[in-house]
Amino acid sequence: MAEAVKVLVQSGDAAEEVLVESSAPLASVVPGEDPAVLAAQIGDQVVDLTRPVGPAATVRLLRFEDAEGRRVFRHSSAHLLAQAVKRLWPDAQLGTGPALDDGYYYDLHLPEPLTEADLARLEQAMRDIVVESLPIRREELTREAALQLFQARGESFKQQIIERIPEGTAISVYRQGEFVDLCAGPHVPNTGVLAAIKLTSVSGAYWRGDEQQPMMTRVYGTSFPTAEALKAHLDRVEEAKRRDHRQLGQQLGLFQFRDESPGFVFWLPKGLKLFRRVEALSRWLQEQLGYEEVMTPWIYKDTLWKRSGHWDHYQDDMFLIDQREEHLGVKPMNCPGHAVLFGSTVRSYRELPVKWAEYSPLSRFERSGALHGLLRVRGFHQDDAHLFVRPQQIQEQIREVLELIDRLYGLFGMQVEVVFSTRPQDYLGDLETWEDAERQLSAALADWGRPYQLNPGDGAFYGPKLDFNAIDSLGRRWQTSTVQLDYQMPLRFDLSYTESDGSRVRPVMIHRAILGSVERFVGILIEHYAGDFPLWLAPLQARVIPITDDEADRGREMVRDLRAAGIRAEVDDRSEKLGKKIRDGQLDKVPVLLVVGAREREVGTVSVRSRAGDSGVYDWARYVEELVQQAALPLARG
RNA sequence: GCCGGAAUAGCUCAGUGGCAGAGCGCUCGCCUUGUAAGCGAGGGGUCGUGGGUUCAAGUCCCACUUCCGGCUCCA
Repeated sequence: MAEAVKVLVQSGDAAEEVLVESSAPLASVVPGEDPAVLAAQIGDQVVDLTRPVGPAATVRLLRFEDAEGRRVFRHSSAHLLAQAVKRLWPDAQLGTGPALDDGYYYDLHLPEPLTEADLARLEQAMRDIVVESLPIRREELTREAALQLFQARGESFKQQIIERIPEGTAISVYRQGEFVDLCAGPHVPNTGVLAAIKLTSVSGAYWRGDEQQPMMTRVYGTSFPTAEALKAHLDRVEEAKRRDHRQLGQQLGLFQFRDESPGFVFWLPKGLKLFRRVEALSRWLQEQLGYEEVMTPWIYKDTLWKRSGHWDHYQDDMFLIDQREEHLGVKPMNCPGHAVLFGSTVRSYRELPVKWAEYSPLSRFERSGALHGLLRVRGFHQDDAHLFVRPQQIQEQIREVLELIDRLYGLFGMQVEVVFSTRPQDYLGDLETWEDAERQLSAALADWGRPYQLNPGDGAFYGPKLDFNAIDSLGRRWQTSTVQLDYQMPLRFDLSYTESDGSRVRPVMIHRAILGSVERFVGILIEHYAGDFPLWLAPLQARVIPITDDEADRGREMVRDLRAAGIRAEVDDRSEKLGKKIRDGQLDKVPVLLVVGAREREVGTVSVRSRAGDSGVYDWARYVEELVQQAALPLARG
C-alpha cells in the first residue's frame, strides 16, 4: 500500500531531498527530530506534523521564527489556556481563542468574573499542562458528531460556531489529554513545547464582537519557546509602557486631562510648544504647495448638517446644542463648511484646484470608553484640507499629497505604509466614475513607487480612499494620514465650475489630513521619541546651569543671549549642587545642559553636556551660533 | 455605551473597621557646590462626589463622576 515518495524538505535556508513512505507522518521528515519544528507547510497550507506526507513534493518546516510557525505556537498556547481554565472552572464555556501578532487570547463564558488575581493560578495550571507534555491530536468528524460532542460537553458557543460552518467543510477537533476543542488547526505536536507562557490581562469582550451578544471574559497571554525570548518580549512591553505619552505628558509637564472636561486637552506651555511647532511645520509645507488657509464657523444650524448628511449618519458622534428655537451642531469636520464656501460664488476651471486648509478645533462626541489620552479625544485639531479638483486632476493632486506625506514624516524619521481601499458593495454614483477614480489613484501610487496594500471593497460609500500608517521607533503602526475622494459632498451641495467649453461640471472633493489629529500626532511623537525630542522640536532646548550662586547672573545673561538667537532656554539658578541640577536636567529631558562655573565665566566659555554626556568646553559666542544651526528644522529637501 | 479594575497631599504611592502616612516637589534656613539626588525645618488632605451599614468608615455596601485594560468606534 505505502508508496515511497521523494520530498524536498525546506528547513530555514537549507533544503534537502528525502525519500519517505507517503503514509508516514510529516514529523518523519524533520531532520534529527528537531523539537523546534512546530508545523509544516505544503503549498499554501499549514498543517500538523502528525499529518501523513501524502503526495507532497515540497514540504516547508515551520519554526517559531517563521510567522506561520509563530501563529501555530500561539494558537496552541490559546488551547493550553482554555484547558487550564476548564480545569479550574469546569463550568466555563469556550468561545474562541485565536493567535495575535505577539500573543493570543481566549474568550470564555464564566459563571464568575475573572480578576487579574486569578491569572497567577491559571498560569500555574498552564505550566502543569506543559510539564505533562500532552500529545495534541487532530480528529475529523461529521457535523452531527461534532454537534453531539459539544452538546454533551455543554459548549453552547461551540455549537453556534459549528452551525455557522458551511456545508461540505471538514469539521475537526483537537484533543490534548481530557481537553477537546473545535478547531481547524493546525497545532504543535504536544503541550511540552509551549515552554514559556505568560498571561497578561483579562477584560470583557462581546461574543462575536456584537453588543447584543453575551459578554465573554477575554484572557490575554503571550508565549515563547524559551524563557529568554519571553523575557525579551516583556522588556519590550515595559519599554512601550515607559514611553506611554500619558505618563510622559504628566512627568514632563506637557498637558493634562481633568474631570471638568473629559476628552479635552489642557495644554501646558511646554506641550503647546510641541503642538504649535508640529502645526507650523504642516502649515509651512502646505504653503509651499499653494494651499490657502481658511477659517470657517464651528457651529452650524441643523439645516447644514442635514444637507451634508451628517444629521443622518453622524449625529451620534456630534455635540448638539438646542438654543431656544434653534438646533445647532458643533462641527466634527470641516468639509461642509468648505463646500458651502466653494459654492458661494461662480467658479471657473481656471481656479482649480482650490486647496483650502483649516486647523480649527473639531469636536466629536466619542463614547466615554473610547477616550485614550491624546490618542482619542473629543476636542482636537486636524491639519485638514479639502481640494476641489477637476476629475482629470485627481492623479496629479494625489501625487502631490503623497510627496507631502513623505516630506512631513521624513522630518520625524518615520516610514509610512499605505492601504488603498476601493469600491464597496453599496457604492453611490456610477461605475465609470469609480473606475476612473481608482485608476487615477493607482497611477499616482505607481508613480510614487512605494509598495501598498490593497483593501478591495473597503472604500467609503462616497469614494475610494488611501489610509496611511506611520511606523514609529518601536515598529508600532499608527493610523494618521488619510486621503479620501468624495463625489457625494459636491453633489449634496450642488457644487460646480465652468469648464473651458462653457459647460458646468461638478468638481471632485479630496479630503486629506497629513498629521491627522494634531493632538494624536503629538501623542505619537512623545512615544516615538520617548520624550527625548530632537533639538529642533524640544519645548525647552537648553538649560543653563550656574555651578554656584556667583555664576547665577552670568547664567541669566547666557539665557538672554540664547533667547535673542531664537533658542528656547532657561536658567536653573537654584542653590543646589551641580550633580543635582544635572540629574534634574536629564530627567526633564532637556537636550543640552550648559554648565558655567568660575572658570567658564572668567574666559567666556561654556561646558556643554548633551544627552550623551559631557561633550567639552566651547567658546560661548561660537557655541551659540553652532547651536542655532543644530536647532534648525531638518528640511533636507527644503 | 458595555465588561472588569482603580480613585488617599502638586506627583508617585503605602495605609485591609479604631489619632491620615512616606518619598519627591513646594516654602524657609544653612551649605556655595565641577557633570545623575547636600543638611535641617515648615506648609500641604472634606481620603473623587452623594447616600447607606456600624459605637466607630480612607477601609464594608449602593449610586454617580473620572481614569485604566478591553469590546465597539475611529483622526
